[in-house]
Amino acid sequence: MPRALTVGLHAAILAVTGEEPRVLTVPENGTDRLTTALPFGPLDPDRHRTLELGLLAWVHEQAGMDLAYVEQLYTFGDRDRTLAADASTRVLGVAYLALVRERHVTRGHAASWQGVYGFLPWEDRRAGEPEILRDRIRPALAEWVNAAREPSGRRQRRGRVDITFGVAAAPWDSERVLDRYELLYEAGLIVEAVRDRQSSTEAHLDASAGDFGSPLALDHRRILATALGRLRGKLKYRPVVFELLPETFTLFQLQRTVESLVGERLHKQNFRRLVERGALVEGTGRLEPATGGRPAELFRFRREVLHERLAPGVGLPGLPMPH
Amino acid sequence: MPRALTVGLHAAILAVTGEEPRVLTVPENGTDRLTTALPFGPLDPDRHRTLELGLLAWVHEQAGMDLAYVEQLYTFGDRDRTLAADASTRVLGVAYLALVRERHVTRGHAASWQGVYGFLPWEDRRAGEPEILRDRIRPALAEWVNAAREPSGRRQRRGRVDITFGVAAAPWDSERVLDRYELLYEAGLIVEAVRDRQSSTEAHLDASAGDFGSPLALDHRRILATALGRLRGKLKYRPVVFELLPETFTLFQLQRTVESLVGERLHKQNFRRLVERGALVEGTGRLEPATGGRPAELFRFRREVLHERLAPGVGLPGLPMPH
DNA sequence: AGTGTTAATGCTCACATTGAGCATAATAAG
DNA sequence: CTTATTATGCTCAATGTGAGCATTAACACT
Repeated sequence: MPRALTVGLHAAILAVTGEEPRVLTVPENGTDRLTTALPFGPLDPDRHRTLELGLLAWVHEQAGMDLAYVEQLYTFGDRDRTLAADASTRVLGVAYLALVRERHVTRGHAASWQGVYGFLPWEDRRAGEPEILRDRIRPALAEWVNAAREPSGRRQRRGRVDITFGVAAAPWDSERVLDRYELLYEAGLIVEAVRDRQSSTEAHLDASAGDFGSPLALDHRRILATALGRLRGKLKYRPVVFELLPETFTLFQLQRTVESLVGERLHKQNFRRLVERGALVEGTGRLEPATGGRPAELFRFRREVLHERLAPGVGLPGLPMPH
Repeated sequence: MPRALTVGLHAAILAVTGEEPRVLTVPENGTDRLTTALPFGPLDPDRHRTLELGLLAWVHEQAGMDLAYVEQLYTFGDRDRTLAADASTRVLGVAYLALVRERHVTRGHAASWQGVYGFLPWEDRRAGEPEILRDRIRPALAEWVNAAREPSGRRQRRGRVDITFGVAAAPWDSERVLDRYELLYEAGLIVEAVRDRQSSTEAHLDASAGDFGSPLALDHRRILATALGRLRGKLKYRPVVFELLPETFTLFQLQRTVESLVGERLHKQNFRRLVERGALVEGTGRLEPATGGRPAELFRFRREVLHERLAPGVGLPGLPMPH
């Protein structure tokens, strides 16, 4: 008798509170001990008319929340990686990215918001290269590079580390979130890699490894990495930040929100120049009751932009810029 | 008893022969009459360890072909759109884009290569705006705009047409292939829309409509549109063209290949400047037995690039440029 | 009131990246 | 020995981008 098939729907739901990007999580009393997970549930072929509707239903049930912006990320179904509770069923998963405005509270539900960088601490460079990266991850990666038997393998590994984690020549590409996660996973520096132990390329399975950032159930951390990378990329050519901001906001708030997602600081004047040139916002006359300095004007997103020239140059182009 | 679930794997396999992008198709004696389809087949939960492996198996079986570059596009599963042969089964689909070098012949199989622009004729602007777009599609779209009852609806529709199909203000974005297809579909100008008639927003279902480009089975034309759009985008920041070229090639061949995919002509000198600056290729000493003019040097893709600075600026940046 | 702090804003400037031409070189066909 | 055709080199103006400098407007203290 042929194996049955199930499809799970998983959501990385992001918001930005204060200056911290957060992701919605639910407690998951999985196979063994208690872990944290992204909201998810199986597609019901009878009830859910669409994949997306199925996702919305699950999120609504688990977190009492409605989603505005939803985007499909990818579908996975590696038989050996997706640990099915029951071997007679094959399970696939479809991952989504969703953005919600502010902190839509979730009363009465077990869901909770958690800082994204708690799971991917090496991705936040707003205060410069994070310590964990400099003091622990880079050395561990160097060790992994040297652990390759062949000299050619070492060169290969070194090149890969240099590209994904940035080094003198290559500048650290903020969008490469997934590449970095996968590399750490392969190098055995992520607990999940140890957990789904299956000798992923003779990974470095010593006990010391694997406490870089908190883990998530299943491969939800991979989904989160994909979501963050995709969002970082999209920020540059589509006005999606506004899905995360309140109706009115100051330009500085806008900048801080973008910075929190991109994980890098931006040049204030240039940032404004771009926003203004793109005519993405319009000032309301009102001022923000100052937050310490000269009061700033409150702006509003010009939704018309979506129907004007979504063509080129819209969004928030070339972001990076250290100091 | 709950409805069963099946997952189909679909592939848009592209190649460029001469100066024409082609897609691999198979004959499909579908529900009623004979149509053309992309290679596809159901995932076998028992045999296929990975989604991608399942896809490769089907393509191998239907076209005797192996794929080098494969990329997942998206997953769909609208209950009403995906016409299941049997109502007791819910069927999802995962679509892929694959690139193959040259014209890997397919002897002994019913598969055949067909010009991509036969299915999406409005996408080829190499010889300027195609006639079918100017003389037939634009007028039909104008009609669709005016068919909206409310003035606000008309404005909405007009804005959408202007953005996706380009007009004075907005320049025609070559990447927006899917948007254009979807708009035509909604406007009832695509036979598939009539075929899966389900009153998609009071679509314009007159008989005259719907012969713009050849149809494909299921929503394979939508998949093709997605694939082309994705590829056009990717060309700009990843060196993927080389997957489509022979081992050695002239710079002009390279340019022609890119042009055929992007659907626009490029400025020769500038194109070379970019390729050289990116150090994407290296000259072999050899010359191409001239094809009419001064003989050109044969180049080879520098595969090392992949391990050097995949970071920013790699690939073939800002392409567009009319004359 | 005076002073320091925190932001908001305006402006400049050098440099790199594009879009577009002009001119010259090297072959094959007639 | 022209002409057609393509390969290559070079130039130039218009933008776009990265980084500063300077000024202004509130608030919190002392």
